[in-house]
Amino acid sequence: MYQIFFIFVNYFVYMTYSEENYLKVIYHLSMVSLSGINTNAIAEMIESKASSVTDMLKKLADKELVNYQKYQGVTLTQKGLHAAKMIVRKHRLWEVFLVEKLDFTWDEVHDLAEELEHIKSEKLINRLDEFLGFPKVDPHGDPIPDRYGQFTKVEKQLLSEILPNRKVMCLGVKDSSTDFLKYLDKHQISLGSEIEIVSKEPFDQSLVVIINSKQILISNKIATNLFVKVI
Amino acid sequence: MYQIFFIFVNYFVYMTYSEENYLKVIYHLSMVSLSGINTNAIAEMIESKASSVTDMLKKLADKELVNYQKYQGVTLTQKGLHAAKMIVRKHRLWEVFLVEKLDFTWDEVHDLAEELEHIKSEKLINRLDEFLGFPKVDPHGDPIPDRYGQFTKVEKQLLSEILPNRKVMCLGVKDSSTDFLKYLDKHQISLGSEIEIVSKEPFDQSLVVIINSKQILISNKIATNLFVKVI
DNA sequence: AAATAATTTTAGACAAAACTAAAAATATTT
DNA sequence: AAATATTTTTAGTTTTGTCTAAAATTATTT
Repeated sequence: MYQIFFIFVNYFVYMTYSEENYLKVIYHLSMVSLSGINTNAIAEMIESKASSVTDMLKKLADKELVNYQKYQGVTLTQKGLHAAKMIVRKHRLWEVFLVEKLDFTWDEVHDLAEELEHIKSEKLINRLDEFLGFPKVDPHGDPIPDRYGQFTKVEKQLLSEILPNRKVMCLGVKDSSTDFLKYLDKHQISLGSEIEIVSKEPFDQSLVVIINSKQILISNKIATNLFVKVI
Repeated sequence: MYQIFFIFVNYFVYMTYSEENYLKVIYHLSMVSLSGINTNAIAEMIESKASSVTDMLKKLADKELVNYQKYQGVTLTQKGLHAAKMIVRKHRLWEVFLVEKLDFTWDEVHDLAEELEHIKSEKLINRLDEFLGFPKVDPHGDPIPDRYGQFTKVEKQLLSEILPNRKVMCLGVKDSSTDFLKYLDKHQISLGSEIEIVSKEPFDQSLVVIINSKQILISNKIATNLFVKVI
């Protein structure tokens, strides 16, 4: 007689609002530096003090969401990584909803999504995903993890790296400050906008481009913050 | 020279999740009894202890959201009433969203809406209202306050009060327990369903009705929990 | 490698929101 | 109206998440 064991990896852990925020910040920091994430970096992102971070890291370690060794920083465990991705998934799906269905602009959605990402329901977020047509990227061009935490990386370049006489499609922003997003709105640049590079000024690297059949000048600062793909 | 003073009644008060829950419960209790709401009633609804309620009532009184006098119960102030209505508005609009757009059933939406009702954004909820086509009632038939807190009362009767040979439209439920909502789902009765009363059994007041072209028997218990309107 | 600087942790305190147990006020009986 | 019961409040704890200030550790200079 054979017996089959189904091994359920129970990823579900109840997390408080605050724990979720820490996890998300650790996740975002992990995307940049590959080593352990240090206390101060987290404190700065979350706008709290190092001592508060230490307290929280211990709690997250108890829940096996992070690997934490005194003075050595933290990394996410498998469980923690999955939980963090689910928060990012929620955040980005809600952003798509706000922009696509409720006509919010790029720069308005972040803070709202910060709240909505804490709504606890797998079913809700999967239904929302379906309702939105399983979008792959959020309004800033960042990839949306699927229900298993997987996402396809978008190959993107900075507009500043593109040579003249190419046509590109806008894929996202590097800097998502309010001022920058407002600039883009003003010039009617959004995800999917087509931009044709006419010429590049050698002295200051500014670009002459055609957007929506209008020729405009784009500074290098703008060009180094816009992700695009040659089409 | 004349000077015109604009008097802004600043209704905005920052409320915690918990404060909002208390306010909502006081509001719902006010709908039933017209006198001051007592501590124990609140404690029971919120599933907490009387002492916790007293603490919170003091806090709400400090914020001028309730009129509170020791041992005399509470009533909502104008400010408190408005705030409570806005929470109810959010709750019910989110319920409509969940049922209409994400295909949730009646009985699934309450707990989710309990969370969503705390998302703090007037703009979001007004946009959602518009997106949903300014619905007047939620999936349980309860009225949705507009952005100013006003709602039109729906004149509804209990199905048990209707005489045979009438045709009615389903407007809502009195009891919104999971079991009852599931019963309705099973028999495909939802908001707007048409029900034709064929006959009434004098002994137990049970009804023979036609729903979706099918004849079924409805007990008096069911009939006393279903709000309808003769059409 | 010793001194200094920076980072991180510990210890102790505080506010919010809950609790228990005892005291106070109100309501109901007898 | 006195006795009893019920309700409500107060007083003192607990938990969560934050903080400050001091101590401990690690990193960087000289």
